[in-house]
Amino acid sequence: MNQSKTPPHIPTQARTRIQRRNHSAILNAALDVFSAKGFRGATVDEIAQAAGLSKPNLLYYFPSKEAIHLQLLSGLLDVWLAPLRDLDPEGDPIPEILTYVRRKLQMSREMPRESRIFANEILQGGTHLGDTLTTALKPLVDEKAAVVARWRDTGRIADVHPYHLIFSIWSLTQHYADFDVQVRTVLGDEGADPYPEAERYLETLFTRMLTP
Amino acid sequence: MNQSKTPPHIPTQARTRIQRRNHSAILNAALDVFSAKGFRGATVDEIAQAAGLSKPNLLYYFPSKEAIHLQLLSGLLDVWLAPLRDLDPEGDPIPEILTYVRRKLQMSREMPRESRIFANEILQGGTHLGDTLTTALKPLVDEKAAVVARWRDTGRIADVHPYHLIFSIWSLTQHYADFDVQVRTVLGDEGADPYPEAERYLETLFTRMLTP
DNA sequence: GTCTATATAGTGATAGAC
DNA sequence: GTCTATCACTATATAGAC
Repeated sequence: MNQSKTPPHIPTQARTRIQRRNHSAILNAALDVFSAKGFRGATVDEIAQAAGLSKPNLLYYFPSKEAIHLQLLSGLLDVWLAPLRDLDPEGDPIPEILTYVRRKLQMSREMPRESRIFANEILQGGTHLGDTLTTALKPLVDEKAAVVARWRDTGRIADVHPYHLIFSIWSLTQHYADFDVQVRTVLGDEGADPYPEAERYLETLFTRMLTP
Repeated sequence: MNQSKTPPHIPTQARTRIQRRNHSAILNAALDVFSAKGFRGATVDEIAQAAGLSKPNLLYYFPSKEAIHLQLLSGLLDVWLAPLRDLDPEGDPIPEILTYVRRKLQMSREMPRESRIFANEILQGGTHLGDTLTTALKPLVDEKAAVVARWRDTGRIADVHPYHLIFSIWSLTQHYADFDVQVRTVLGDEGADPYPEAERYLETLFTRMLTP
């Protein structure tokens, strides 16, 4: 109904198994390259090679470099915001927040590429995100900040600024992915994995901050 | 003694007043552009225009785009690390650390371009910094982490991991410069300036974290 | 669907007049 | 010292054969 005339560019769902495989291979390769080099630093050729395709073949699946980047970002956003979305207003406040911290830290560890691609994007003004920040991010943060404010106003956690609390969780957890090189250099090569200590540190930090 | 044969490229000190003015105009323009677009995203042409010069004229002052970037980074490093360098082992621990936090936050506010250019650099693996991280940054952090460890071991501050304490100060303060767009979007346009609240929040956070 | 070849535009850097 | 003109190279994207 909407193909065979305009060049393919696989609308939403790829048809064949090969198409699906290539499609996701491209997105995975793009995640590698964009997160390591930024949008401008990445080349279509490099992404194509990483995906095991030729450059024109890649551009058969996506109309442009920008389109790959865009689909990548919007596809990732849901995953990225899931831990905050799961913050439960009915839960026990401090454990609930500590769980959020732990999950975010775990995501930094297991999905550093995703963290860096968002960091790159925000750092350069968020131009590729369009109004996603206002339409998807802000409402969610507003909602959860209200939850935190309620916990604070009923004395279940100490007096904190809800928004800055959330900023601090983002910043502290994503730091270990985004500035990984710096962290590892400063810690030296002996203490290979910084995450166990980081988790202990952040648990202590937020426990002391939030206990009434 | 070392000019007039090899093309100029102003060795260390520019001679005439005009040269000095152009030289620093270029560095200032480059700071604007590099911090906003990253190294690859920046173009020599854009930097030249921002400095009020033609592209070839800019390349009369610096041999290459990379040379500008390099001089910028190394020139900025000292300024950037000054607050940590000033952390006084003889001072009163908690006020001393809070002063460090406040100065870093103030730098994020007043020098967001510098913060972003370093963030961009580390985020992409720190390739342009060469071994600066190991030769300049690591020794300083080691020294100051030892100071913090001493304070902790003598019971003057609570039990904290010295290196992760320093990481947390970097991450929390620089977040307001590096992710400025996100912060402002989430907070909405009403509460224009996030810094006063941020300062209060961080003072509380570190006071609660460090009080024995 | 995938390739080779190529059009087209940008970008770092240089040559040479003034 | 500064400019115009231009080179050499890279990179996005397309045309067209298979």
